[in-house]
Amino acid sequence: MNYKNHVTRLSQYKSVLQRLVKSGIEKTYAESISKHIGIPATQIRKDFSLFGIRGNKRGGYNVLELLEELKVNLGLNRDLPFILIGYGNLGKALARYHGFHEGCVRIIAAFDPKVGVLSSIPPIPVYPPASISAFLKDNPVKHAVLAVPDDVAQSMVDELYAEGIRGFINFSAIALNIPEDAYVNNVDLELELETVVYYTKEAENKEDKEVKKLV
Amino acid sequence: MNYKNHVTRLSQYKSVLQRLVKSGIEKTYAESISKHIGIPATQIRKDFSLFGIRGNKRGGYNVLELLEELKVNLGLNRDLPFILIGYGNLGKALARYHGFHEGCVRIIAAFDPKVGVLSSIPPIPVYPPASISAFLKDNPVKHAVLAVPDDVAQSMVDELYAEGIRGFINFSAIALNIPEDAYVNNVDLELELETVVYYTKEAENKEDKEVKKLV
DNA sequence: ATAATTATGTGACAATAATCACGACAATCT
DNA sequence: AGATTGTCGTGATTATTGTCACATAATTAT
Repeated sequence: MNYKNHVTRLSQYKSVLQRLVKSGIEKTYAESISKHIGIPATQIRKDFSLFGIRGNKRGGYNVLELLEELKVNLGLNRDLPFILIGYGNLGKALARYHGFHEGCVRIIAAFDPKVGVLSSIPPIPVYPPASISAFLKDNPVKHAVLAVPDDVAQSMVDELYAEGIRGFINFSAIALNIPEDAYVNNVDLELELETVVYYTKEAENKEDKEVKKLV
Repeated sequence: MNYKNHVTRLSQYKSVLQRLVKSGIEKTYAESISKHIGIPATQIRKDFSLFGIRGNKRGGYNVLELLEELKVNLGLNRDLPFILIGYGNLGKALARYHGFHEGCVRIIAAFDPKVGVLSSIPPIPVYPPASISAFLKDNPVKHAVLAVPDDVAQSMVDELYAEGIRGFINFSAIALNIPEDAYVNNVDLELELETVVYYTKEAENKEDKEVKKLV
């Protein structure tokens, strides 16, 4: 059973709410959240309902309370350490990604044959891959970001799973085999660009045969 | 009307096929593609059917022909120049992302206040944002990658749209307003990590109240 | 106090997507 | 040649997801 869309939307709501909090706004409405992210207000209410989040019959939602409930439902109401495997360009970008410094999702260490200390705030240490096992024995991390070359991704996952990692985000282009009790989220950047190409093509050529077939 | 899942799958098939070509494999079957990416074989055939792609009644699919048809359907059977806006860590990672050098999707120039030439293969020049307009007059680019801070993303899109860009991939966390005839693909990295957290939480705590409600 | 107004919450409905079951056809075997 | 096998192709079916209409509660106005 896969509620990917619900969860994605919940995360989007959370993102909007965080911005509202920053702006000092205390109250919001399904309708105004809708304006921010383009999801119908009724869909938003349906989602909240599904996750047991309730508002005030006329007064909309209290921003802080709603944010807290969203975080609880997303499992983000606690410290969430990630390790980063692969410290190439993509790994560096992820480690420095400012968004992560605001939420509870934090990258606490990176592993790469080229060791060193990453100059971010806070600084993230880079260790050799051989020390992953030892590191995980001292640090109860359950999540890993895989930003390694395609050909080592699977063996890396196997090792990390054996060491207790259960949630993966995979930036390599190949599908990974994992046991039932773990989860992999695949992010294929090339695929994301190609999606854009497809829809742009569609727009520029409305009478395309294939498109007709689809509609 | 949104066929996002179909298009995503088509792109995945394409990725598998490219690997098969590299390995020198000439023939494949819905069943064996399925093994690679975990999508049911009947789904694969249905997708092909929907896009008018046909195989041989018993002999499966010719790898090269299938790849070509997938590319045609995805609009990838031509040169696809992208420009990259924002040359921070993420921008650098994207510019150097090896996957792009193999397909037809290419980043041909980057724009950032900090100019310079990126040492990738091929080298990608970095120009000041002020020169975007002039650049687009000389180069008929229709697609842009937005890897800029959240607060400048919308104004950047407005400018790029005015200059003729119609396909965007947006790495900032905010939703962008665009006219009907353009397309934005939002990739929110924080959201991707949070999705992993959600599903990992679910696995570790099966009797969670909210989950029960859902099932 | 009563009526009008404005949001929420949700069951009923509609649209979309995925799966299944089976027919068609080409290749191989006897 | 005829039977058999393996794989595709697709209409029918089922499951999932999204939308709509409206009942409900809280607030404000008269």
